[in-house]
Amino acid sequence: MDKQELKKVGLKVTLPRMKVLNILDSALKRHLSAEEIHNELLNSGEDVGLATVYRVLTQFETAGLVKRHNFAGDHSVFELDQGAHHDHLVCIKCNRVIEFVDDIIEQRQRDVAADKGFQITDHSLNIYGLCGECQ
Amino acid sequence: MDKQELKKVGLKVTLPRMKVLNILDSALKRHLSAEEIHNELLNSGEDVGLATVYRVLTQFETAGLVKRHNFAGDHSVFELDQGAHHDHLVCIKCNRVIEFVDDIIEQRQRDVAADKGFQITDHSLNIYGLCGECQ
DNA sequence: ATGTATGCAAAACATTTGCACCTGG
DNA sequence: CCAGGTGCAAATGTTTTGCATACAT
Repeated sequence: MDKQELKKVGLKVTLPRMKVLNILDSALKRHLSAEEIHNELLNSGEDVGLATVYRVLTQFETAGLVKRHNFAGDHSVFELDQGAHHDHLVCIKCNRVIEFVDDIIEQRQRDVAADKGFQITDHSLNIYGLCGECQ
Repeated sequence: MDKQELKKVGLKVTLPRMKVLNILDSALKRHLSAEEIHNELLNSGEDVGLATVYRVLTQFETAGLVKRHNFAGDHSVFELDQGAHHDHLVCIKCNRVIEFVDDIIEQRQRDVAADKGFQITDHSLNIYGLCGECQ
């Protein structure tokens, strides 16, 4: 039950918050822009403002419930943060997103950072191209 | 001589274009935002508009002279494209950018893409954290 | 000369914020 | 009841664009 998630991070359980969580949780696409989420809300007949969607997403991000990504292009996309880190293959034609993890890449990144005296806080690896169906 | 670069890609040799190229070429920071480039221009006494800086950078990007990066944050940064692909370590405190290449990571990316039936056109790997001097 | 480039101001975007009103606990 | 949440409209910051003028060849 999502309500617990919200309470756990100190946010009141409100209708817009529940709705946004549910959309992120149940949508076919796991990676959605604020505007896409807003449209989903309007389609379900919920009269939630776009500003609220942004506010809620930002709060969720701060609370660690959601991850924000800046893929190529001008807007951010959001996905539910279910703990497991992963990187992304992004189709430049249909916008499909495929997640992957490669332990060797992860390890090499740590090595590179250590080699440069760098203390990693985060990283993002995005591979752009054409997915199988768009070639 | 930079003039040749411009002619080669079919752009007239104009003062703003030359200046922007020179700044990208000679600046201590290789990665600059449009606004930083604009400020450099104003400081050198050149009265170039910010819009022109954006136009010129976009043309350069299209021509393959410049690469645009969207690091975390809200604005793009540009660097001279000197052919050799590389990834970036970005200091979240001082904004320093360190370039690196790791052949193993490059190879694993190709493997992952192949495995998913994905045809790569581009990729970006950014590691965020604190550089040696900011820890 | 003449097609391109430029500067300026205004537009376009995604995102954020101020404020009066509403709502959850 | 009352702190916190929301909607709306207006502000923001970056990037783009329309248009009259200026420049490169």
